[in-house]
Amino acid sequence: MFSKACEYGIKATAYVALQSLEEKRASLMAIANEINSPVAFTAKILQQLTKDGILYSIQGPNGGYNITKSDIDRIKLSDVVYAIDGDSVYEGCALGFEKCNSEMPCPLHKKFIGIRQDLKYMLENTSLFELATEIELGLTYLNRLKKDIKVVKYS
Amino acid sequence: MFSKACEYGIKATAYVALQSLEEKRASLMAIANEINSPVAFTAKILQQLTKDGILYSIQGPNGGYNITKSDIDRIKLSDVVYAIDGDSVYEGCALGFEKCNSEMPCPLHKKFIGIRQDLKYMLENTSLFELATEIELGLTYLNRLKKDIKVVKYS
DNA sequence: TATATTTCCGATAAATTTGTCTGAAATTAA
DNA sequence: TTAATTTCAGACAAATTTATCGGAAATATA
Repeated sequence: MFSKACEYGIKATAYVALQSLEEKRASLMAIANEINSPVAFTAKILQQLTKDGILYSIQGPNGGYNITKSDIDRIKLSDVVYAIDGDSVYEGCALGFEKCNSEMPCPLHKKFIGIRQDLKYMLENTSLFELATEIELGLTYLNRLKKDIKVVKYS
Repeated sequence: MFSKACEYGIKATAYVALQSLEEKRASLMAIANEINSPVAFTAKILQQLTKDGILYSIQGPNGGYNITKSDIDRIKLSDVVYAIDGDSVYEGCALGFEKCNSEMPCPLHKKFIGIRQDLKYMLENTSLFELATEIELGLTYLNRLKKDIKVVKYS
């Protein structure tokens, strides 16, 4: 469905949004650690997202990535997906035809119309705010790692 | 959505079904020509589909591929997709997690449930017969090539 | 200003997918 | 039985995606 790069991109963006809501910047290391992704590859994806205006980056000590509050509301999942994978997921033909429409439909065209519309609608109506708050509330998860439980040693 | 191999596989299977309904066998060459795919790569995919019991093959002169009438009714799009791409399209997690369920959902889990169900239902309820007859009726198309119009030369 | 930290950028490498080539095996028919 | 046709099978090659590496650029702070 999505490329690996896009999967990482979505998770990373959600995490940056989550941190930004708490007025924190997220560093490359923190992001890669949180979403359990290869650091250098993640760096490439973050640069792409920065170029496309999804993320804002600051270099140097205490640098990192963030998203403005208004962008967290404004930016939709579709924007993130588009920045990395383009629109092929919800626009392209299921059988790979360059042109496929009701004039010259592929054998699956009609059957995919509804599914694609639903997918497109969902992506275009899911904001980063929604993703971030659901994670914050513990309703969804960005990784499969057990949180470290801090153990206080009495000695 | 589907791999290139799967796209070719679906088109090829649909064409073989179409030919089989007319009691004809489809050769590798005829298939690759009809669906406009690389011959050798298509051969590989046809072999895979044959191994998986989607197609029946006969070697030698006048050989080729066919599907029995009962299989044309029985075999669903989901069977073809499964033979080549596995079940990741309609079963896998949108963000690539090995395990993703309501116990430990990824940020997109809930949002994809409906879409995936629709996709799965569609694939599992579309038979080769349906695909083949729609092509035969000229309602859908397997390629973007203009049909050669036979011109009779008067001399 | 010097140093440490952090992102940016380009080249490279590994893995996967897509596609090609060559010859063997099977089968039909002359 | 020989030749022609067609699928089968495995090795190889190209293209794309995924991932790594090294150093440059930016910036905070001591």
